[in-house]
Amino acid sequence: MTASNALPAMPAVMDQTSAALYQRVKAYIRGKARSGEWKPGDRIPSENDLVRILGVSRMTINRALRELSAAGELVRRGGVGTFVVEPRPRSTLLMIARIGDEIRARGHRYRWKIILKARERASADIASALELPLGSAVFHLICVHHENDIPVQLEDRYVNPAGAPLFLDQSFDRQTASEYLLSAVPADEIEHTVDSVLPGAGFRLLKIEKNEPCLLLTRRTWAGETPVTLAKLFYPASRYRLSCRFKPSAFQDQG
Amino acid sequence: MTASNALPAMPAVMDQTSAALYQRVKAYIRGKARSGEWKPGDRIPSENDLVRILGVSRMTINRALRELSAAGELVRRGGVGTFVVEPRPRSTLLMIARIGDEIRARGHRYRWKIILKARERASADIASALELPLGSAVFHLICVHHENDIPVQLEDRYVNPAGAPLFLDQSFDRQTASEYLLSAVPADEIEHTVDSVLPGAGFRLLKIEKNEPCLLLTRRTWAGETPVTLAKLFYPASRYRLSCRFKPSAFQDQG
DNA sequence: CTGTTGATGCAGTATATACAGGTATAGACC
DNA sequence: GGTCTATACCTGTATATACTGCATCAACAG
Repeated sequence: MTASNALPAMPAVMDQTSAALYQRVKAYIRGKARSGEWKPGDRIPSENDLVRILGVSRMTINRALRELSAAGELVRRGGVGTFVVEPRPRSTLLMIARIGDEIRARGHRYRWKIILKARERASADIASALELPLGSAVFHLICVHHENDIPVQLEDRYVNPAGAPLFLDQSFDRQTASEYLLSAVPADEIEHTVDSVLPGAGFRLLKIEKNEPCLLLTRRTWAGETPVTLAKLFYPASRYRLSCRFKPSAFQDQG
Repeated sequence: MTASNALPAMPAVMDQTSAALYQRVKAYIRGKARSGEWKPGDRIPSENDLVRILGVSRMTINRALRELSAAGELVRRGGVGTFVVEPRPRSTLLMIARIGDEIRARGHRYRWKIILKARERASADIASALELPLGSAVFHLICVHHENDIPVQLEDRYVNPAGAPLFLDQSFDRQTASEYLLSAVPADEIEHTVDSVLPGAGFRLLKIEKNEPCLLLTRRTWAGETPVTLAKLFYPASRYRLSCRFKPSAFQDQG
């Protein structure tokens, strides 16, 4: 936009160029809410106030607020105002949550241990899941995640080298594989499948009984049209559950 | 809208009054796509074409197309056109799918059987889940769903009378409880929790072994601020899996 | 004290206008 | 024939303007 140097009073957040204006307005609002300057429940400035504050037309403000409201981050009440929404627990099934964050949020100790890190040839299952020819090279990682030294997740992950060629170069001692992939290859599309299974050979790693059922969360992600990773995440039923909460309207309004 | 009688060529879908214009445009587009007149992959008329067809300003068309595109029903390519999207399998974990539709879509026979339909006093668990005082009256329904006469889901449902007072008046022989609630009390908010459990006393109803693990999908829904229903859905691990696929950007763009 | 009325501010919607940048195609040119 | 270019078309974005309906609050009349 050209006006950024013409309006000295404009907040710094708005100065980043190379993004659509309404996106920068959204980022500005999110920033205020996330920094705590606008707290949950607060009424935020009206559209016309924001016109004055940001030096942007009301329709642009309106679009930013409308989209944030559709995403559930704001609530708008006609004739009253726009409010910051109370954050809701939303987790594992909808987003790719960082298990470490969840564990630390409970005030517990988090550590993980790499069991295997290797390049392998894709079996039929893996090849088909990653849409690769049978026998292609794939990266394979096995890892156990602990909460207070108790295993709570067994991660059995395959990675498409085309999607993340530097994957094996990572040491994964300061950053988990999931964190690395999240930052290096943002997922455009996610598929989650949940099964209830017996852990098979993994029962030793999870330190559970051979016949204790596990949740198996199978996650595939795509970057564009390319499958990036296939992760099988085993959770001992007694130690973990998967949960999410969302507004259907965030996807599409009923029609 | 007032122009409907001035433009005889305007399609009938657009004549329904009492809804926002851009909503009616969305309905018109959806109708074309769903009726098959515009097939997946087809390029639909450009914004300017739709201006002429519907007699509505381009910005209104633009808003309708943009929202349909954000909802994943259309794909827009700058400088090229707008296309109808291939429907993706999206299921159980994200939406409230009708299990009957899923089963019939596989070409199998679907039937269900009511085991219990009663008014009860809420136990501590149920009262807390429905945010009611301990001992309040709640509706209780138990039902088994069959695919080709094999039980695939055990439904143990509690309903808040404040949310659906006529629930017990339904016979549920032509319509399942889930279908009734979907139509009578659209859910503003949904919480899904997945556990891996042993079915307890339900193993007889599901005709499985006592120690066969089950997926337990616990669903709570809200209408506004009022919890409406708590449904515990048991799936024998060997007969069903839960899956979903989605674009994270459908919730909120990264920011 | 109560009920009505009116002013004010806000969200929501709708339209016209404008420009930027991507894309495809026809026709000129080599 | 192959390549370049002008052109038309399409989406995407940004702005100004205007009208509707709702909520709130204060002034006023009974």
